Amino acid sequence: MRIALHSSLSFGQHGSIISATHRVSAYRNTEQRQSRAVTIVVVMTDSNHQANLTEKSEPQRYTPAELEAKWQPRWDADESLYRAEPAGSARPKYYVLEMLPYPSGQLHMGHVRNYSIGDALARYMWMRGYNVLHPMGWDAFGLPAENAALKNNTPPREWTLSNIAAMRRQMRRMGFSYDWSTEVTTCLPEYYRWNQWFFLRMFERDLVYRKQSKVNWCPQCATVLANEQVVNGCCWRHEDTLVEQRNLEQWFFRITKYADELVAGLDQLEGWPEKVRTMQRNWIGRSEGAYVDFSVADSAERITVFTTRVDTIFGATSLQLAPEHAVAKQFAAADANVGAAAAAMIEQQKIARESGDMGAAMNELEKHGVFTGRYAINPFNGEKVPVWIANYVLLDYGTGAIMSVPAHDERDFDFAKKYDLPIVPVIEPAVQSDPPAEMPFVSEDGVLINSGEFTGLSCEAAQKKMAAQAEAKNYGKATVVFRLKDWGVSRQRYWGTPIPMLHCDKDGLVPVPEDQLPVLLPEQIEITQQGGSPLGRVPSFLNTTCPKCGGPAQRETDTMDTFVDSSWYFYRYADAQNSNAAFDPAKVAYWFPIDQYIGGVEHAILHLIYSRFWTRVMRDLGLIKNSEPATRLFTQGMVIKDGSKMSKSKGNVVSPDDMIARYGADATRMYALFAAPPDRDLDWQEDGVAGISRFLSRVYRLATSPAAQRSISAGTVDLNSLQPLEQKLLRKLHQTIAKISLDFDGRWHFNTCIAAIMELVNEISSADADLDSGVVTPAVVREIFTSLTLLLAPFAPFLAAELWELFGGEGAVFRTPWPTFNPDLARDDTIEVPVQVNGKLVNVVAMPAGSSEDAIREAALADSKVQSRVAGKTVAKIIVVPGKLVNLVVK
RNA sequence: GCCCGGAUGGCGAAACUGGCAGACGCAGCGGACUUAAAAUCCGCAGACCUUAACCGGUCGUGGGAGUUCAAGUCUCCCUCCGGGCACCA
Repeated sequence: MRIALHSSLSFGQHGSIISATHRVSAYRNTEQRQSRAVTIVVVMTDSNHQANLTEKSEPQRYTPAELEAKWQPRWDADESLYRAEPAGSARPKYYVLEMLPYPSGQLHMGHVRNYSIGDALARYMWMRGYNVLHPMGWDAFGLPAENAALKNNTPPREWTLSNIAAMRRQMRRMGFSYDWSTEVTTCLPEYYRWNQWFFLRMFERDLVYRKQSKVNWCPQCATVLANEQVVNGCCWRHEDTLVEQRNLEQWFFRITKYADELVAGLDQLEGWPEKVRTMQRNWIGRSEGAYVDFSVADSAERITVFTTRVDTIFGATSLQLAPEHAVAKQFAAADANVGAAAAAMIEQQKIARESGDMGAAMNELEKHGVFTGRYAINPFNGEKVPVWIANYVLLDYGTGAIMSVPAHDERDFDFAKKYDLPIVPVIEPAVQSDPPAEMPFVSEDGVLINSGEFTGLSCEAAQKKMAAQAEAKNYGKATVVFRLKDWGVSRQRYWGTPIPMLHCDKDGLVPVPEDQLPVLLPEQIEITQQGGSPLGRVPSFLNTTCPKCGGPAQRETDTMDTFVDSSWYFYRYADAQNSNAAFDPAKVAYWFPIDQYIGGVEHAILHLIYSRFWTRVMRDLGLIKNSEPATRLFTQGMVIKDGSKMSKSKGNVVSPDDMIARYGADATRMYALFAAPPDRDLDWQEDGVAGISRFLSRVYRLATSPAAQRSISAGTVDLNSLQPLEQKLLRKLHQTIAKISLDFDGRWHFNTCIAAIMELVNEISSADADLDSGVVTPAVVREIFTSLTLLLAPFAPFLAAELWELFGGEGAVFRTPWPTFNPDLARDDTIEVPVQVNGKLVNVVAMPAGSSEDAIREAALADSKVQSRVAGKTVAKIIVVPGKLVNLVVK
């Protein structure tokens, strides 16, 4: 007969017929189990049930739904459980952060993976004695709320907040250890007012400005996108929607002011993946070069070119302008043929851009151009060079004009070949090769020729000297240009932070006075799909008074890009309740920088560059000391199913709720860590989750076995009188402790950590009979099970909490010190030495640990299998690698 | 085109500094328990050859070359897959 229920303790607290039957039926039942539930009730009414339980107890069934139903409310009720201690705590601080989700209403497996990694780390660090800050929040502004409003007629705020509630519930079900007292919700005025506050501070410092500019417009979103949000010519949210170019008055953050520092800072970010640093470096695109002014013959006009190879300027045989360049337009207007050709190029580029894969399409375009009929004068040698308009010159990089040096640039070479322009070599390879270097010779490892007074200089020296001369003679200067553009933050949308600016007829642009913050989003608003900012159609919002003149004024109706919200949210976690400031600098100084940030690599440029920029702005405002938000960054791999990334469109989405219902939260999160190392893509196989569930069930069964239960009151282990089997078990235990500790502190291969725990459990399992018979003393049994529980705690918190209670552990298992590794116990007393002959394995000989090289050599030679291999041949060499192997080289 | 990952059994993977390739798990097969099934437990499991069976042998980490007593791991060349950048002057 089976007497169910987890332990006598929970019995006493919850022992009623109703709760017992309820708990059993909470799980998927067979009728058989139902009938066993009735048996429980009978035992429960027995006043001596405690004694009966101990006498008759048998291993119990692992029912994750019961454990979750028991522990989740307890954890929810105990607010101190995951709360960080304030600054000044005696413990060292550790800030572990996972990227906050957009509250779509459904947690997906990517979240589960991300948060399972962070949660394991947070729990481990608590157990290692750190003061851990482990917060969570919601990136709650954004377009989907408006789309939902259109579709379901639900106000964005209501829709968002109910999604948040649903996802918070899912996170709690998963057992994630967040300190909810620091929760941040970016769509609430308590948060976004500080966006506005920062905006005003930045406006004061000229870090915000407004300009008319060509912008990316997504017709689906009916709003503007930042450059970073355009992917292959399409909107980052609507992969099939081509982005249009429009001219609009927009607000910009002057991120380029920090471009240099943002690149330089990457070198110090050793805790960030090289991949992310490279992506950011490419994105910012810093390049050193020079501006050179060419005057136009028979005109007052000047054309400034940007070049990184001013040393090749004596080889410039033409200038090339982007078709949209101001001077190009002028020349085009003066000549119908030129005008038509330029217009055709612009049209062609537009088509290429719209072909979807813009970069590739633009690359494919054959280089062509048109001669404008005009000439420019090279200031270095006074030579006249023809001015062309060319389709391969980009308007928005450098100056939109280049000098063409066919001898030393691939593209210019192609172009010159096509149009028969002269090709004048001005650099000679430093080392003459045979056959001679092909044209174009693009390397900078060379010496100048045909370059007047500069002839004979190295490229590097010439670049410096020529830039200096250009500056001295006032026709150019050394410069650094960036690919990075200022961050356009205006969005013509409703569900975002209102930009705190006014337009007054008399005073022009006027910032909203600080004491009038927050500028609240109006609640009652009709969402329509008309163009323009929705807020412009709300008179009560739009019309206000100018704080300067008291006259009528209109509010700015654009809202901020939601990447503003996520640029600094993690600072707010340090002081989330503060209603007087964005945060208390002292609190932030304590917690920052973030010790470990964890999230998807898809944010490598957008969010992570903006955050680094914002951090520097706050530093320069004197609010914080750190220049970088996070010391270490970890980017986890994607969750794949059936060969492709989980997505609604592929129809291969697995719902976490489903997994929890079938296998429990512990098995779900543990599988997310077990199936692959966290930085690699993970293949979701439901059978694998079932496997983890079976494993946890075996652990539970072993821990509730009679032998384990009898050990609960046992004393401490006497290390001086251990039996061989006890030694063996403790050895495995301590080897496991060592492995997992090492991994948490290092490479984070949680898949092998969990495999190691499985090996330990397999070993306990095969000693089952000896545990039961008493060959293994209760003290050792208890030691093994309590340590196993602690090792499981970061990965399977529900089961760990239950077992901890079962074994009479004090307090929360997550605040119990991590088991200490004892090298003496972990040491093997015999080692197996593989013996190879000519590199092929012949046999494995067992040797006492610490055997001398000589002893190992002797044993290897004495081995019969080895002897038969060696017989009749000469042993030329014997390689003994202590602790590894023996290799006999035989001829 | 350039940069960064990756390729190991039927599948997910392991092997951290060159030292027993395939730990751990999934799926599979055989057995025990059961009237039966499920669950559980025990065992087998890279491929091929050989054998009645054991024994034994050969090959094997995308392909090819190399360094080494020894290569999944290091070097060079190539193929394929994934990601990023892409006329950036």
